[in-house]
Amino acid sequence: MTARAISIGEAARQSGVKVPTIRFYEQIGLMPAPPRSEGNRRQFDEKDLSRLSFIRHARELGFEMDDIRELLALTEQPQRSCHEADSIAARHLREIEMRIAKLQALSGELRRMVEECGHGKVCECQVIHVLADHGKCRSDTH
Amino acid sequence: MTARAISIGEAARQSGVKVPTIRFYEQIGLMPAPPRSEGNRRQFDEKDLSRLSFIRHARELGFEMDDIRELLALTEQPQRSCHEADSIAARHLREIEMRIAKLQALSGELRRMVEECGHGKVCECQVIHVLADHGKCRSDTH
DNA sequence: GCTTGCTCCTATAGTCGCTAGAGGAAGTAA
DNA sequence: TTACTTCCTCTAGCGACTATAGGAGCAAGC
Repeated sequence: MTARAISIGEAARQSGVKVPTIRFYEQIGLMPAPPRSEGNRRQFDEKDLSRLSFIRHARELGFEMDDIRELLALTEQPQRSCHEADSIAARHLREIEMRIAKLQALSGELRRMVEECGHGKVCECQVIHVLADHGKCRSDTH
Repeated sequence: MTARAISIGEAARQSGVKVPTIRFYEQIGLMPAPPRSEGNRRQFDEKDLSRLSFIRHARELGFEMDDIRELLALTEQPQRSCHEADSIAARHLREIEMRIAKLQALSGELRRMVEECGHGKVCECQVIHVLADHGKCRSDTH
């Protein structure tokens, strides 16, 4: 049994990547241009599905397109050392951890702001006052 | 002593908002169009500086432009109840906390991925394998 | 064969929050 | 006067899509 052609809609359903996004990925060269049917429709195969799922998953994990491009290139050379894949992931992990630290400082500031708001008038509102004056913040990380 | 006119460069230095960004804010109506000098240069005043600083600080705290627009409108009506400012900030806080939770799940996944990588060949690399198969993830939050 | 309704096609423009660059005019210091 | 800096407008670009318009293909029912 030969590989059945998969339509773009079917590919979208199976991979979780939306139809216009698949076309967009083709346009920017992240996905190869698939063969077309007589009626000019894209015909995907199982390999395309894997690639789409890989991309979707990496995007969900917050990898940038350039990283994904590199990771995809690595998957095409399975005999190479995985050192590069590892270092991309490790760098990404460091970035995420920094983003978490920053967001935690922000949420602390916001929580303090909201808690100290006496629910009175705007002219006394801590939310407004803190926003107007960075000096009222506890951390300098923003 | 009357209010001295402040140039856009000076306003940028004092507020921490870059020159093109100030012009951009004027363009999208976030800042009022200031009066001009004979030579067609923008003349800002202290009130503009406060507004710019307010915007910058709110941006640093991750507020979106629409939120900032609302908050700025509130500052112009100091006698109103601060209920709205409070709810904008509270909603924003909830969003940030959700983002933190998501990022923490991601960083856990990434850390596991990197730790389990045996630094062998790509074809055995956990980083690649996990990306290719969501089933290998511990959490469903992405 | 015809109609209905779905999926697919291309191409363009819009989103957000800026940032960069071109090409020129105004202001300032030596 | 010359050189340098700052300012002006306008346009286009970024990333990663998303939306819309205006068609064309295709399958099922009648």
